[in-house]
Amino acid sequence: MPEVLEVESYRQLASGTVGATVVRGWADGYAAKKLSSPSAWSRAVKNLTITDTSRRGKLLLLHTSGVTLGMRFGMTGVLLIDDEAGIDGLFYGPHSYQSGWIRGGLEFDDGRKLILHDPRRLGRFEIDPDLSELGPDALTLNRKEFDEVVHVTRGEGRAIKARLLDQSVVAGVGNLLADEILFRAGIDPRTPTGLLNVDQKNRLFRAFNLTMRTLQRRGGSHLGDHMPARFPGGLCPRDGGQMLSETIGGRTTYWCSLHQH
DNA sequence: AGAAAGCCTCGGCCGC
DNA sequence: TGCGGCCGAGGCTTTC
Repeated sequence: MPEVLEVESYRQLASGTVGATVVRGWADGYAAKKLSSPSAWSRAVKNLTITDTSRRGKLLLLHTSGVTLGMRFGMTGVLLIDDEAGIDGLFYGPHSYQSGWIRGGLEFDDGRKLILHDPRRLGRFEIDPDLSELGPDALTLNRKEFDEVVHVTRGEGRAIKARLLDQSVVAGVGNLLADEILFRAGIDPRTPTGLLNVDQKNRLFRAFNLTMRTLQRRGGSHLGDHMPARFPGGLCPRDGGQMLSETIGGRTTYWCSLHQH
């Protein structure tokens, strides 16, 4: 569920813990799946003081007096500080919080708790996460970095939609943002990256950054212009064209048969 | 019943 | 035939 915009709002909420010291950490076997064991998390986080927060794509980073802590949110993960949600109303599924969906977290010396709330258990904790496989961050993608995103070394390259979803190419774009960017750029998501012409690349770069800014202002990845037509038989909100749907890059993709080509 | 806003692994294919 | 990289399919997990 969370894409870069949601994780950025989680980061902003988490930044309120800078200066606090962890007195206890806990995680279930799923949240700790990338670690050697759930107790490894508890042991590693004890007595760490949070010094800063940052983010690369969908990976939230808590910098501390010792190791760096990473949090991934999967499809349905939400960051909570006590009862405050990192973002509201973005749940896929039940629009509510349940104590049974808490998978782990940190307790601080000031009594506050940082919580991973995640019904579908695809969120993960990490210790000193490896950033080397992540591309430049989607929220601050400049033209030079964008040119690398659409640069193909051999052949025609894969579909542009699949490329936008590849976290090693650009970090942070998920399924909804990718569809919204291509919708705004007027580009068929199946277009091989290497076949994009200069005009299409220019439109794509503008749409990329405009989508990030606009949806951040609106409050989430799910508030894009194409969202209302994101169902079988939907009609394009821009020109009334028939929306098409297909799995591209492993994800369900919707696009307009008239203005995306 | 089937799909869902993420990501990891596996295996097939292609080109050197 | 061998190998590495690319890429798509499938699985994980639970909920609606």
